[in-house]
Amino acid sequence: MRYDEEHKAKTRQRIIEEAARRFRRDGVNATSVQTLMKALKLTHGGFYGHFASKDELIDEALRHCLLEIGAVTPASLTGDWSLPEFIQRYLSTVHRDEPARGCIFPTVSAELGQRGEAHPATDQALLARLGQLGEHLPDPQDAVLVLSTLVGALVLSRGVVDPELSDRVLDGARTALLELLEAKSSGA
Amino acid sequence: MRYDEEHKAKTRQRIIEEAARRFRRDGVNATSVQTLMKALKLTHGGFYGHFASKDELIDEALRHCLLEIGAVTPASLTGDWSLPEFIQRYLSTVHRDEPARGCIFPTVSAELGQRGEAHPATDQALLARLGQLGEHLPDPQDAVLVLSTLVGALVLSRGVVDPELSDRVLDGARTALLELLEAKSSGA
DNA sequence: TGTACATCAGTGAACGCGCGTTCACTGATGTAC
DNA sequence: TGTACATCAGTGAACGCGCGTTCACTGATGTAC
Repeated sequence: MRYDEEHKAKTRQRIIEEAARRFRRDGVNATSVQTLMKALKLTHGGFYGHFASKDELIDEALRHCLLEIGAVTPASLTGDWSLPEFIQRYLSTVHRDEPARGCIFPTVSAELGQRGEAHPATDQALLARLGQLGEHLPDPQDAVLVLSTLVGALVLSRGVVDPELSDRVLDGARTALLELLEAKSSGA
Repeated sequence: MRYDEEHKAKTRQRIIEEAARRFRRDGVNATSVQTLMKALKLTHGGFYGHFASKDELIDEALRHCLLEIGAVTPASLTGDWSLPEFIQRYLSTVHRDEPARGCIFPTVSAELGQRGEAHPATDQALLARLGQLGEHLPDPQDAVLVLSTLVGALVLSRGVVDPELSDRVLDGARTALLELLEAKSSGA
């Protein structure tokens, strides 16, 4: 089974990306090495040829989410974007229903933060996101308000059983946030 | 070891309350029956004299948090309270640092909502909380915005490593929220 | 009042299971001669 | 060009451990006589 030079590095990257997906969808603790490797059509023993421990993978996968992907996908913040568009995409049913491809703050950060196991890269990612939001706001100080609202609305909309109530949370937060921004822009 | 009539009911209640604390502090999945019973100076075998399964305890403990305690403690919403006071207490360092005695939405609801295992009582509790907030707002529609901001700011402040950044998130959300309310009140 | 028995909340060993981790092994391919 | 050997990503059985759960048992107290 000799493979080409890049093969092992590619497998490692596949593990990281699948972990980043599953950590957000199922939780870090609920994602086992066995099921993760099985999803990639590999056996669990091979995992330790790539990582010293599950903790090392957690570190790598969180780095990947927080720094490479950028923490708030699928509502991307790279390139040209308008704040209303970003808000609409963040508070969409697609984002709510697909945590695996979404923002890491309402999922992994919430899980690890609860127990005081927050990852240092979270700080870096949060500061970067607040900076980007601030550039699109009349008052950059409001970036914390906007991001908090987005994260909280997503948490609440996912934590509720009734789909109608869940939609109402997303709609309510989006409407109120967009109105607020318009009032601030015209007022300032 | 014959006990008085109320003894078993009291033990059951103690288990529920300790679980409600630990579910918020450590997470539902990370709280084992063994450690829970040990914390109450009981042995794990006795647990099944009170509950048919861990799932039944989860149900009971969530009901306790969501309906009896009221989901958003320690920032109580019962009796007389002003919205600014409530916001200040919710976004306090005490609340951030003691999830065990705090609001269930940024902890247990986030954990269970992630995997689609939300508890039906969450809906009821959320509606009640939105109703109470709405009564203190010029525009009741803004209740979703306020609660989302509170929950999101707590999640973010707990998910960050640097204490200063964490304080900045709490302070930023509190300031922006209070300013917003004042502007709305005087404007309306 | 004194003794024998019933009650039942709580005990603790044991179960099967999935977890993270280890390790001797496999076998397709590149290299040496 | 053909054969023997080295490489090493991936394999899969096995480990100790903690999980949720079961169950025969304990023993302090209430009740019956």
